[in-house]
Order: sequence, then structure tokens, then C-alpha cells
Amino acid sequence: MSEASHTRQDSMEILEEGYIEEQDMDRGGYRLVLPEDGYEWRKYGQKFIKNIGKMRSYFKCQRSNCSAKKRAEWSTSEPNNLKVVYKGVHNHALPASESGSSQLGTSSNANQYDLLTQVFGDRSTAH
DNA sequence: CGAGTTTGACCCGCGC
DNA sequence: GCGCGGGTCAAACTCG
Repeated sequence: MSEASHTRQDSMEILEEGYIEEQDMDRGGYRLVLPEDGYEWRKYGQKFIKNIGKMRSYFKCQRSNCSAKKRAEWSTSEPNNLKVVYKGVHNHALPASESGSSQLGTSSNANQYDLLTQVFGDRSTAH
């Protein structure tokens, strides 16, 4: 059974691990610290999924034509085990150049736009 | 002052 | 057909 989880690469495919660290103890709140992937994200939601008994944070790319999204999931009992799920793809270059990354201009450019067209079908009618 | 972050409420999709 | 879960957006507050 290794194709069921490999054939389905619709959007979410990349998984990363991070951790939770306390940054603002004055405000009595823990801050989520996840591994820097080189992109800029903006948190737009947070909810507790009782279905899996874990907390989920929602991040979105800050680019105009970038519909890429990031989802952070971790257990409330074990914040040290944080899982990051990348949804969608970036259609722009990395705003921040970290250590040598030569993954640009490959066969993903065409694939990215193809997926983008599908994800763009949101419900932004008259809000 | 601006941007980013946080919390709540609302909406949609799917299951039964 | 209705209910529940999950996801997103909006408003407000805080920090830089």
C-alpha cells in the first residue's frame, strides 16, 4: 500500500516538523515557532480539531498571485511534535534567499499554474 | 501608523 | 433534509 499515499498529490504533499516555544509569557500565551521555509506566511486562523484531538493553525502566502497555503498541526499534549502541511504551490520566486537553493525553473513551473487555475475557483462572489 | 496577530462567527460540504 | 466538522474571513488589539 504505498501508492494510495503517493498517487494523491493534489495539493498537500510536503510535511515538515517543528515545535512550540514560549515567547510571550507576559501575555500568558505560547507562540508557535515553525521551521523557516523561506516564504512569508500570515496566520489567518486557528482551530482545535477534536476529530484528531489536535490543534490546527492556518497560514497563507502573502504574495498577490500566490495561492499557496500552509497548515500547522500539533497535539495539545505534545507541542514538540508539530507537523506542517503545505497546500498549493507558489507561483513566484522566494522572497528570502536562504542557504543555497537551486530548485528554481524546473518542470514544476507548468504544473504550478495548472494547479493554480483549479484552486482559484473560490467563492469570492459578493462579499 | 502599519502590519501582524488573535478570537469569534459564519459558511459550505459531507454524512447519516 | 438536517446536523456536525472543518475552513475561511472579518474585526479588534498589540507590537514594532
